[in-house]
Amino acid sequence: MFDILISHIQNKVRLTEAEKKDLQSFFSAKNLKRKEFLLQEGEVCTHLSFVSKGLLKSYFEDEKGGENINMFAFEGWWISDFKSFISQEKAVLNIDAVEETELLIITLNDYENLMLKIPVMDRYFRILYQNSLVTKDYRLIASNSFTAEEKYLEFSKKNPEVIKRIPHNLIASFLGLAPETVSRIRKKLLLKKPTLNLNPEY
Amino acid sequence: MFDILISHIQNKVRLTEAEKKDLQSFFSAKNLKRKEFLLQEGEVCTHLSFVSKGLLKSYFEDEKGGENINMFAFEGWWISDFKSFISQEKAVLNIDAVEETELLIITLNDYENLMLKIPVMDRYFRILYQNSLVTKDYRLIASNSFTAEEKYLEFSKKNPEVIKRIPHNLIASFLGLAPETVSRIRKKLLLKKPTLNLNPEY
DNA sequence: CGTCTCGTTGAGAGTTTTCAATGTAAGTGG
DNA sequence: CCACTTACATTGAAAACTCTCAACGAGACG
Repeated sequence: MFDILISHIQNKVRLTEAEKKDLQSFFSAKNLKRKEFLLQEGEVCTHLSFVSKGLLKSYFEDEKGGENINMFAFEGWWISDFKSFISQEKAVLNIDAVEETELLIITLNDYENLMLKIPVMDRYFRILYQNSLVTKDYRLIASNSFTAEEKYLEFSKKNPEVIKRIPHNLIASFLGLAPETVSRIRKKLLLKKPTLNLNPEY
Repeated sequence: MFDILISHIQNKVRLTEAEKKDLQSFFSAKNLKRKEFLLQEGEVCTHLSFVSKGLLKSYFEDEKGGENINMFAFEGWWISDFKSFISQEKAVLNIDAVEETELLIITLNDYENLMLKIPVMDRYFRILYQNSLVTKDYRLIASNSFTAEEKYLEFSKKNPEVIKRIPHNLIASFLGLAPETVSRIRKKLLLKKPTLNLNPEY
C-alpha cells in the first residue's frame, strides 16, 4: 500500500530510508466502496488523496444534474478538488469511486509540513505537476479544436486500456460529449475499420 | 527587469540575497517585436520564458491553418511548449508576441541546475504549477460543459482587463469559438443588459 | 490614400445534443 | 436459480447550437 506510494515517489526523486519512514506518518488509509463519495460539492476538500488501488472520477454537476467528468484517477494518481484543497473553500467538484478503492490521504497541514520536513517532496510534486500540466494543456487543445470523432479517436489511441476498464458513458462525459454521440462514433469507426479478428473461429 | 522576476518569486518563496544574485546568472534577456515568433511548430522549445513585459500567445495550428490559442502570457507569466521543453522533442505549439515583449529565458539545463543550486526554486515552481493546474482544470470544465455564451460570460467576468487588452478574435480562439459567434454573443449581451453609463453626457 | 486588422451581419450548412424508445447485460435479493 | 431491477448501449428523428462562407464597414497605420 505504502509501497506503491513510495515507489511512485522514487520514480521521480530519491528518498533516504529515514525519509521513507517519516513520510508514512503523514498519511492515513481510507477505503471506498463503489459509488461512495470521497468529496461532495459544497464540502471543503480536506485531503489530497493518493490512489493505491481502484479508480475514482471527479466531476462537475451542472444545473440539469448532468455529470461532467473532469478526470479519472487510477492507481498511482493523486486526486482532490485542488482549488478547494489549497484554499480550504467549498468544493465545486464531486469525487466518487468508480471501482472499490484504497487511498492514502493527507491533510493540507500535513501536506505543507511534509514538504517542510522533506524538502525533496517539493521537487517530487513540482515534477508531478509539471507533467500534469502538459497533459491538461493537451486536453485543452483537443477540447477546443477537435471534432467529436477526433476526440474519441485520440482518446482511444492514447488510452486503450482505459477504454476497456471504463464504461463508454463515462468516457463520453470525460470528453465533453453526449453518450449517444460516442455510440454513433464507435459504430462509424467499426464500419470503416473493422477490428482485426486475431482469433478467427474458422 | 529582473526585479519583476525576483518579486514574482518572492511572492511565493523567500530568497536570500546570494540566491537572488545567483538566480540572475541562469537567465538571458530576449526581446520580441509584435508578431515575432518565440517558437514555431516543429522546432525544439529550447527555453522556458518569463515575461517581464508585453504579451504573448501560444497556439496550435490545425490542418486548415486556423489558430487555436492555448494560452496568453502576460507580465509575470511563464511560457513555453512545456512538453517540448521538458522532453526536447519537436514542439506542436507556436508562440508569438501579441505586443512588444521582453523576456527572461532559461534553457532546460539551466532550469534543472537552477533548482539543484537553489532548492527553494523547486518549491517556487511547485506552487506555481499547483496554481496553474487549478486554472487549467477550471478551463477544462468550462470548455467541456459550458455553452458558447457561458464561456464568454465567464471569461469576461474573470478577466475584465484582458477583454480590453486583447482583440476579440483572439479571445474567441482562446475560448474555442468562431469570432462571429463571440461577436453575436456580445451583441446579445449588450441588448439584454445594457452597460451602465457611469458618465452620462446629459 | 491604400492596406491591413478587426468587428459585424446574414443565410445556410453541418455537427452535436436532446428526447424517447428499445435492447441487452449484469447484478441483487428472494 | 430465477425474477427483478439497474446500468449501459443503441437507434431514430427533430431541435439546438455553432460554424462556415461571403460581404461589408470602421479604424489604425504607414
